[in-house]
Amino acid sequence: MARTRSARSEERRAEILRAALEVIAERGYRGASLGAVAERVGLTQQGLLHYFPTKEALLVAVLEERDQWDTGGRRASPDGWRLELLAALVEYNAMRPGIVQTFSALLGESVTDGHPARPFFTRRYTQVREEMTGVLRAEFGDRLPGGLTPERAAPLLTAVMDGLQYQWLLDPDAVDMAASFHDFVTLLYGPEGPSGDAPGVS
Amino acid sequence: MARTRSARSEERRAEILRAALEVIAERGYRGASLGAVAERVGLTQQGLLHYFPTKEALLVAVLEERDQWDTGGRRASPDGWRLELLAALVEYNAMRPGIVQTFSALLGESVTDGHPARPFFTRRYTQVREEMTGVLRAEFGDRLPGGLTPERAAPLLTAVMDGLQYQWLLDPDAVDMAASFHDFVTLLYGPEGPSGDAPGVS
DNA sequence: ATTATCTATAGATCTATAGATAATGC
DNA sequence: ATTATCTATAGATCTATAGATAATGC
Repeated sequence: MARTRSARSEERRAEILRAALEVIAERGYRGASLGAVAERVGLTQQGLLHYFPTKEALLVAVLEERDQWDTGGRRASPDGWRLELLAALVEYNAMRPGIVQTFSALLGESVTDGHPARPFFTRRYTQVREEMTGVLRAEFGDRLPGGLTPERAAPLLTAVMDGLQYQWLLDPDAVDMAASFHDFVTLLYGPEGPSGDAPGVS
Repeated sequence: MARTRSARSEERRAEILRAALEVIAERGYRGASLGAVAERVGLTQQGLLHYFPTKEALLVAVLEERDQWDTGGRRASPDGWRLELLAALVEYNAMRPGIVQTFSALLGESVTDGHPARPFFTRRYTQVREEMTGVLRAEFGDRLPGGLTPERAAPLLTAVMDGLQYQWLLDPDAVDMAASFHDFVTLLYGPEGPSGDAPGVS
């Protein structure tokens, strides 16, 4: 049994993870040095390795935390997200460019061969597509106004969220991430708009 | 005046660029070493620096080539792309995972602070959004079936293309990039589908 | 002459291991 | 005892500069 870590130690680890998120946002995982992370929490690089024995272990911890954050959030609503909640999430993200940058940089790197974050993201997107399918089915039933099934619309919903993040990070003044996402929701509803007795129509 | 380079030299540079695309696909820009690129064309690292004096100069050349490729392609059609041509481009990309991986990795890295590809991508996306606006206006006029203007739909069209690429690279068997893109086009047309009065159909 | 390549090498990093020492917890 | 940190350092890389030599073009 992994003996429980002391509160002080947990705190230190949390500090390190926070610093790691920052440094990864600034330089990506490959460009992030343990020394830079350590410096930010007032440790030597070797001191940091006491908490995370390798650089990859640190990355894994960062990703696990994200996973927990995600699944934690999802549980806020009993049977998954609703489209409106997704829009709120996008708005929230628009206020946290640092986090968005961290995970956009990691996602980008993860497509390179043998990247340690690759299995994580592959798994995660499978799961995200399933969740998005659920959101869409809850909202529209088995057919969206445009005729697509929730299963087929799910990768698009996912893609829009990610793609908008890149455009926004590159040029925050040119792209209004939240408004654009809302536009996409509009598109999903079709010309009729989100009116009356919505789910399952036509 | 930049004196004209010899044909032999141009050929060598082209070889090096090809190798650089490969290595960047495999390891990203930060992870790509000049030595690895050089080795692939049978040169020493120092020999490579004869053609591109710094690593950044090599990256710039890669990006310029892409720019040319893009603008070259666009000219194939007199007044820009058509939606259908875009779909064909996505299909074509689905057959060239290497190239897609190179530029998805670069895009991901480019959002980190001070990345040398960042200005390139910022500029490029401004331009791409404008092109997409043109495509949409040519296809739908000033209002899409869902009520959006071409200007507002353009970032979404762009985002879908990029976002699908990441999902596809991470899990090619789970995501059919071309079919998904086509689904998005369906969504743009709305419940009526691409019939009657809309200019240009299939 | 100029161009293409090579060897040698300086100067920065980076990760990780080994082992000492200081602080804390039972 | 165990945990937290540190110093020292091995061992890999990496980019870029300097300068020699071989090949090519006029």
